Amino acid sequence: MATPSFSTATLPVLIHLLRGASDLASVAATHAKLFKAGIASTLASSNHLLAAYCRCGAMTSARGLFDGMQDPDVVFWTTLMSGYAASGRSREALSLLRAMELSGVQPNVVTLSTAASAYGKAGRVEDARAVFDGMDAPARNAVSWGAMLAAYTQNALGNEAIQLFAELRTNGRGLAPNQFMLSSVVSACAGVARLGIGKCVHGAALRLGQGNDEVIAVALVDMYSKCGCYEYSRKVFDRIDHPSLIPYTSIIVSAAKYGHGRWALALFSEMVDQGVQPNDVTLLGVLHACSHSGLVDTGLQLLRSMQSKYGIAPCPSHYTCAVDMLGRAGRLEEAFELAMEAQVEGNEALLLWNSLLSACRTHKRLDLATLAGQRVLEFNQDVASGLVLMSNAYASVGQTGNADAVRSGMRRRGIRKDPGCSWIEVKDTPYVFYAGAISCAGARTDEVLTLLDELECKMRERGYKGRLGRARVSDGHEDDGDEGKGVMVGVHSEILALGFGLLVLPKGMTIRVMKNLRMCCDCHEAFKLISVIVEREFVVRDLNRFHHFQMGSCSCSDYW
DNA sequence: TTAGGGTTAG
Repeated sequence: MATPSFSTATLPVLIHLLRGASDLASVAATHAKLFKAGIASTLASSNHLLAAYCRCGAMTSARGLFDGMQDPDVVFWTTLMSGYAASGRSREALSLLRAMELSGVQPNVVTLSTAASAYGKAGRVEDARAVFDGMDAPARNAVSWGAMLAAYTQNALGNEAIQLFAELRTNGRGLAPNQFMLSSVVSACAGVARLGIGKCVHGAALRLGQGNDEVIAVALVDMYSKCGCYEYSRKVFDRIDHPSLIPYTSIIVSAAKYGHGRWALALFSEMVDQGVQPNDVTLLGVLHACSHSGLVDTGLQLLRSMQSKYGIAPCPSHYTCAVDMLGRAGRLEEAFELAMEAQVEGNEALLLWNSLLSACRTHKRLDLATLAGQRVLEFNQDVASGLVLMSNAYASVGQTGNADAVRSGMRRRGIRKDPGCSWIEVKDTPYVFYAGAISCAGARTDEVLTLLDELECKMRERGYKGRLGRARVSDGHEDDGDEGKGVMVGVHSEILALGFGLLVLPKGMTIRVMKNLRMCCDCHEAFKLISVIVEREFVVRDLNRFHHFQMGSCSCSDYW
């Protein structure tokens, strides 16, 4: 039996050991020592032990310790709850909140912030907001606000995050935005491509002395990249001292999206030279860079050597990227063989075979398209895009009867794709356009249409043979889904957004258009020509990448 | 005196 003087002297030492422990073995060893000293069940020991078990993800041991506690206090409950949340077990975390209230222990601001965060991670944003709203305004602190902002951002609710950030400035009782809130809001701006707000938040971060925070910098790199400003993205990156894995990955992914394949590869070798180990996301970024720049053999070498060189085995997304890369380059037999070799299942298989199907359509290979199409239907979680591609594949080889049959089958079965839309930001407000529907331009609708007509005339004088985005879907047009309904459709959404932008944005300003689908070839040609006629630069973000149009050419060199 | 919030891909 230990003497009291032994235990008082030992406790701080053992607690110090627990605080530094990050693996189960050392926590268990310290637990044994505490037990031997007869001080394992003191309040201080229990709290530290529970936190230590949670920190190393040993939730079974944590739960055992918790269940052995008589009358756990609010801290004890909260520690266990955050342990579950951190191990990705949000549901268990949340059921603890109810159990705790039933046992008569009142949650405090830390408990509620933990719960809001767990609700966010479980995708239950409305519940998170209810918890946030349920807190007394004076009780809300920087962590509560940060948790709620993160919940919105992580669930792709960028505009709600931006709105909440604005509320912080008005109702936040003078609470200054910290690095957690700023990085979440910048990331929110990236998700919804709100460049204007993103720039304001960047300015705020600099004024608040957060300019050197690496996490904010990464969010900014990503935000500028997703808003079509690669140069800014690069500038922010260049100011980061000794960038670690995530900044390097972020800038490589940016370079990839803009078709700067060689830069991406140079950044990758720089990163490896600096001793920064890549992860699976980095390698996917490098593969994307190879794909978007036509560096097919370099990309294949990377795929084949990533296991031996970097210890990372290719996963379904690497295979999908490589299949896409071969497909773009017209190397369809190799793409098909690689797709077979990948042995992917479920939703990931759908993405892989969809990608091959898309390439078969582009290169008019109905034989392989049929094989890929069968695979797509086999993994039919989301059949819509596969069917649209299949229909377009038939149309591209002139089998319009089959193409129409697929389309009408979709209509009969009520299968729809997300409607195509494009949007543009004017004075920090986004304007969304759908194909053939220009109502968003409001009172300026007629002006936009007149402008587009004038442009089309000037384009014809320069030999333009397209139809300014007015196309029949079954023409073998891009996979527009509901942008048309198999009949003559209106002007494509990106053309409408461009027309509106030309009318309302100051002369000389680059026009940035975002689109939720891939850009079609006809619109791509139109943007190139219009950039000469009006002498302006345009940036279009489509589903996959960016196109920067300048004086009649595009940064993708027509390879995408 | 122990518990809470952020960034990269698809």
